[in-house]
Amino acid sequence: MTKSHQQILRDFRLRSTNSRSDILKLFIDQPHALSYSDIEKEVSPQYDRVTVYRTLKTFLTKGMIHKVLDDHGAPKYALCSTTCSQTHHHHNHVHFKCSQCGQTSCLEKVEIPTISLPAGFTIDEMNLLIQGVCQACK
Amino acid sequence: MTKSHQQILRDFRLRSTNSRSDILKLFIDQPHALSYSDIEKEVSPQYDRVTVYRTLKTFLTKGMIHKVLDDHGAPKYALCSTTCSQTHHHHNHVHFKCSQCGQTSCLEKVEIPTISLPAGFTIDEMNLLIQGVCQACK
DNA sequence: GTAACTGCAAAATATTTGCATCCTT
DNA sequence: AAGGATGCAAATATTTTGCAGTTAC
Repeated sequence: MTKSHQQILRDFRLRSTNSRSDILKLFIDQPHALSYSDIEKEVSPQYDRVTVYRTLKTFLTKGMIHKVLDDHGAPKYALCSTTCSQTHHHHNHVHFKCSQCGQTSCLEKVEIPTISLPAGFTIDEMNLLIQGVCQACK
Repeated sequence: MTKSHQQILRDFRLRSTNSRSDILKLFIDQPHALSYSDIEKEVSPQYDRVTVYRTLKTFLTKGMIHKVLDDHGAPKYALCSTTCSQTHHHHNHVHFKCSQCGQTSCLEKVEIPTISLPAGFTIDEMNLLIQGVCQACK
């Protein structure tokens, strides 16, 4: 079952304010990652730019959303999967960016295979960005 | 054999200017990826900020360097491997970012295993960012 | 000689900070 | 009531553009 935005905010010990709820709802409604400007486009001028920046930073810090790597270096953000909580974060993300529609989405079901690194390297976390054409744009 | 910076510039049909040579030499000398500010730190005030921006953009456009994905979204740049040329670009990069020393480097020898995606997805390019502790910092 | 490159100034963007006020708990 | 969140103004940082002068080929 999907959690409500209120529940999510409560889980992360965040006060439930209008801006937080509305921005969080965007993430819940969209299946793909959002850039700062995607978000601002939706909530402006209802909320101030600064509030959007601060809200994103808070969400990030609390581990509610994560940064998604984009080929162009423009950061995007996406909700962490339901298996993430404040204490237990799951870190191996696979993201797919479609070159047609430009949307980046998390492929929760795809696992990154084991990679063998040269001796002496320790792996904490892996992020795989795949670029290509998605199902819908095929 | 390693190519000289002059040779590399010639290969990419770029005029050999002082700033291009000096910036290219930085990439040749450093085994790891450089951010814009890493570069500016080295060449300022000898060259103007604008020149650095334009030089990087030119190198990128010509395919001489590539953007390296960083967990913090701050773009970094690295020389493409010698197997890349203007026409034939090899695209499956593995980058390793050490959480101790902060350096990001390309692991040229590591291959990304085949990933099976849901039906309907086409893969053009893959970038894997691994974070952990490197050999030297162990 | 000519097209391309560079530096300077300035514009345009993007992000952060300070502070007074308001709102959630 | 109190601490945290917000909005506004403004500071700071980052990147781009225009243009005149210079340089590589």
